[in-house]
Amino acid sequence: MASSKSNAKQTLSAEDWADAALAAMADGGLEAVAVEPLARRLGVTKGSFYWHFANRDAVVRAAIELWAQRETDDIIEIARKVTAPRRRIQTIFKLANGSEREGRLYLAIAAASRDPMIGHVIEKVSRRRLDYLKACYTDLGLDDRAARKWATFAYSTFLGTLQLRRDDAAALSSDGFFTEYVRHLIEMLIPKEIGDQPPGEPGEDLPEEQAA
Amino acid sequence: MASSKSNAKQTLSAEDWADAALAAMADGGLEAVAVEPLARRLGVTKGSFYWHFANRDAVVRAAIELWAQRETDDIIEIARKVTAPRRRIQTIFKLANGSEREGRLYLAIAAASRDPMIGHVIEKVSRRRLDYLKACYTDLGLDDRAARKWATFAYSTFLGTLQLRRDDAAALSSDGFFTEYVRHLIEMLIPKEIGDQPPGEPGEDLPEEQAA
DNA sequence: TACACTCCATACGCTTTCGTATGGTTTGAA
DNA sequence: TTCAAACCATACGAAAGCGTATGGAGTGTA
Repeated sequence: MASSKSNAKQTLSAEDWADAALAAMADGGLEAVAVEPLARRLGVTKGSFYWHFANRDAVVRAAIELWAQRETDDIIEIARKVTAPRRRIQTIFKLANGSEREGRLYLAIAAASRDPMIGHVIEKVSRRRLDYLKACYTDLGLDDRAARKWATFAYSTFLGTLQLRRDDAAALSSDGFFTEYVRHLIEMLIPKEIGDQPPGEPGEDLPEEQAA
Repeated sequence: MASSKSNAKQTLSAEDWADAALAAMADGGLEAVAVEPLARRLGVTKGSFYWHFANRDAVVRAAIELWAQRETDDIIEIARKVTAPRRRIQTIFKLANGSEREGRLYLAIAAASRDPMIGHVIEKVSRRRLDYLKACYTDLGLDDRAARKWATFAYSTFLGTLQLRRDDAAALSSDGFFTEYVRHLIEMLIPKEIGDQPPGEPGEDLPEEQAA
C-alpha cells in the first residue's frame, strides 16, 4: 500500500504518516506515536507533520481508522468467498491467527481504549467481527441466541489466544503443540450436531494447512 | 491491605506507593504511573517518593511484583480447598471472572509487557496459572498432553473474555446473556467423559452463584 | 540537651514532546 | 517569467516528567 523505504518519495502523504503511526503502535504502543520520532523515522521534520495534521490526535485517529478499514477488507472479504458455512468458520480461525503483526497491533490499539475515540473504533470493530461470526453460526443452523453464544465463545478464545501468544509465547510454540491446539479449537468451537442439520459435510472437519 | 484514604497515616511506606501505582495502572495504564501525579494523589511531594525508591522503574517493579504475589494468594489459595476436581475448575472460572478491577489491572500490566521486567512477571504469572489449570485437568483424568491442551484452551478463553468485556461491554452485559455465556463456558471447557473416569459427580455441573 | 535517623518539602536543571511561527524550496499554472 | 500553492526546515516557547541537591521537621536515644 504505502511506499517502501527504499524508493523514498520526494513528498509524503497523510496516509504515509498514518502507516508510520501504525508501525510505531505495533511495536511500542500508543505512546510510541510521537511526532518527532515519527518524523525522524520518515526522514523529515515536524514541519511536514503539522502540514498534514492539526495535532497528534489527528494522526492517531487517522491511523486507527485506516486500520479498522483494512481489517474489514482483509479478513471478512476473504472468508466471504467460502460458501460452506462450517468451512468458512474454519477459514476465519486460520486467518485470524495468521499475522503476528496484526495481533500485536490489535492488542496495542485495544490497550488504549480508555481514549474514547479509540474505544469507539475498537467497539465498532469488535461488534462487526462478532456480528459476522454470529451470522456464520446462524448459517450453520443455530438459532439467534445460540449463534450469539457460540460466536462470543469463539471470539473470546481467539482474543485470548492472541494475548497468550504475546504474554507467554513458550506456552504455545513448543514442538507441535500449537498445531494440535488449533485443531482442538476448531473442533471445540464449532457445534457438532445442530437440530435437523446434518453434522457436517464429510472430509471438511480438518484444515489442510496450519495457522502460522 | 493498605491504609484507606480517610485515616491518613502520618508517614508512608513503600507498599503504599506500590499500591498507588497499581491503582494508577488500573485506570490509566503503565504511563499513568508518574512520580509527581502519584505524589499528588497521596498528598505528598516527590521528596517522599525518592526516599522510598531509587527511580520510577523501582516502583513499577515493586507494584507488579506485589500484584503477582497477591493474585497467587488470592485465586489459587481459594480454589485449593475445593477437593472435587471438576468442581474446582468451575470454582476457578467463577473466581477468575469475578473482579472488574483485577481484569483491568491484568490487561494494563500485560499491555506493557514490552518492558522486559514486566514481560518476565507476566510470563511467570501466565505459566503459574497454566500449570495450575493443567494440574486440575490432570486430576480430572486427562493425560499430560490433553491436560495441557484443555488448560490452554480454558485460559485463552478466560483472557479473551476479559478483553472482550473491556473492548465491547455491551456484547456480554445485555440482559441475561452473560449468565448464559458463563454457563456455556463451564460446560464446554470441561471434558465430558474421560477414559475410565465417571463423567462427573451428580449435581455438580451447574454453579450455584453467578460471576459478577 | 545533643545527636542521629527517618521522612518529606522545596528548588533547580535536564530532557522529551507538543504546538506555533516563519521562512525556504519545488512545482504547476497563468 | 511570475505567482500561488504544496511541502518541508528551523527556531522558539510552554508544559510535563525525571532525577538531584539540600534543608527542615519530627522522633527516638544516649
